[in-house]
Amino acid sequence: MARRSFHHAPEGARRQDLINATLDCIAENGLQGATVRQIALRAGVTAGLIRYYFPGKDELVHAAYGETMNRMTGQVKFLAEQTASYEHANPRQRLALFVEASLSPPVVDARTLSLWATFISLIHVDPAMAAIHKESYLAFRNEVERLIASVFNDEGKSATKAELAKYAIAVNAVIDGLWLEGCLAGDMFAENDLVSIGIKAVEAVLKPEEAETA
Amino acid sequence: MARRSFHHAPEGARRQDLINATLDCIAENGLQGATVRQIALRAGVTAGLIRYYFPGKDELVHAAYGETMNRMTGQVKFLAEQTASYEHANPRQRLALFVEASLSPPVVDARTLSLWATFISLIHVDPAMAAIHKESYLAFRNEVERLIASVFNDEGKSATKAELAKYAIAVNAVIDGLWLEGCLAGDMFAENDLVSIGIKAVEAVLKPEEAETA
DNA sequence: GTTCAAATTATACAGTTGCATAAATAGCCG
DNA sequence: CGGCTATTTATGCAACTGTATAATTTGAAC
Repeated sequence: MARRSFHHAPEGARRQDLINATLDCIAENGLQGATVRQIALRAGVTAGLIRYYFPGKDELVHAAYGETMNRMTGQVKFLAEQTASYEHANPRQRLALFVEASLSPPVVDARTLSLWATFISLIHVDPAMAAIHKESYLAFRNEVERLIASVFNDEGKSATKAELAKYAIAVNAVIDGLWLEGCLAGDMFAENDLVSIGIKAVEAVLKPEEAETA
Repeated sequence: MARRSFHHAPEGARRQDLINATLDCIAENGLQGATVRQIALRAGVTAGLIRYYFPGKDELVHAAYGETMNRMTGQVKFLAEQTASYEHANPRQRLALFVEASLSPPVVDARTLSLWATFISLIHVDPAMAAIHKESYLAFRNEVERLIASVFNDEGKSATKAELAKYAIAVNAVIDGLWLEGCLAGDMFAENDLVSIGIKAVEAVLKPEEAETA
C-alpha cells in the first residue's frame, strides 16, 4: 500500500498549522480557495485530519478569524509599548504611539486586509462570526478607550463613561479608516503621511464639542 | 414535457435582474451562497441563462461589483446635491454636505458593507477585481478632491496638485473609516454623532501641516 | 519489547458546483 | 399568419465539496 508516513505533532502545533494554512488559502485564493483539501495540502497533512481537530470547516474558519484579530490587536499593543520612548512618554504621546503602530507595517499589510475583509463579509451571514467580531472589536476599542481616559485624566479634563465610549468609537473609526486606506493604497502615501494624518485626525476628534459648520 | 413558460425581458432588464440577484445572494449568504443556481432562482430564470448574458460567473460578479460602487458614489453625490441648502452653500459647506451624505443611510447600511467586504476580499485574488476597485476608488476620491480644491480656492489657500491629492486621500480615508464604523456598529452612535465626528475630523485633516506631538 | 491510546491516513459517498450543449419557445418582421 | 432569430429552458457532465468511517501508524508508558 505504501501509506504516507507521518509524525505526531507536539501539543497544539497541528491545530496551529491548520489555522495558518487556512489563512494562507484565504489570503491567496479567497474563501472559495480555502477548501478542506487545499488547507490540508498547505498544512502538510491529509484532509481528514481537519475533522480530528475541528468539528467542521466552519469552526476552523472561526478559529482563523479569532486568531487574526488577536494577532492584530496584540501586534499594535506590542509595537507601541516596545517603542524606546514609551516608558517616559505622557498619555497623549502614548496614544500617538498606539496610532503610529496601528498605521505602520506589519499591521498595515495587504494580506491582512484580504483576511479581514473576508471575515467581515461573513458577519451578517454567520452569527458565530458576528460574535467573534464583536469580541475582537471591543478588545481593540477598550485599548483605545483606556488610552483616551489616561489622556483626559492627565490633562485634568473630565468625561462621563458614555462620552469616553463615544470618543473611543470615533478614534477607533479614524484609525480603521486610515488603516484600510494604507492597506489598499499603500503605494500612494509615504508611510509617515499616514501616521501624521492619523495623529492629527485623532487629536481633532478628541477636542471637546463645539458649534460646527453645516 | 410541460416546459416552463417565460417571456422575453426588455433590453438590459434581464442582465440587471441577474446582477441584483447576485447582490442579494452575496449579501444574504456570502459569496459561497452566490451559486449560479441560487442567483438564477432569485432572478426568476434558469441557471443556463446566466451564460447567455455573461461569459461566466466571474464576469457576473465583476459586473455586480462595479454596479455596487457606482451606486454608492452616485448616491452620495445625489444626496448631497439634492439637499435644500446645497445651491447657496459655500464650498466648505458643500464638503460638509458630502461628508454627511456619506455617513448617513442609505449609504451607511449593513447590507452594503457585506457586499463591499466581499468584493474587497477578492482584490488580491482577482486582478479584474483590483481594476474595478481602482477605478471606483478614484471616481469617489476625485469627487472629494474637487470639493477640497473648491474650498481652498474659495478661501484663498493654495496647494499643489500633489498636496491636493494627498488631502483627498486623507479625507477619503476618514470618510471610509467612519462609514465602516457606522455600518458595523450602527446602533452604537446616534446618526448625528457620526456626521459631526466626520466633519470635525475632515476639517482637522485639511488644516495645514504643523509641528506635531509624537 | 509489547501494548495501547492518540494521531494520522485512506477511501468512499452523496450533494453541489460551473459550464457546455441541445432543444424549445417567444415575439417581431414580413 | 408564417418564418426567423434572439432569448430562454432543460439536461447532462466531470470536477469538486464537506463529511463520515475504517484502517493504519506512531510514540510513549510500562
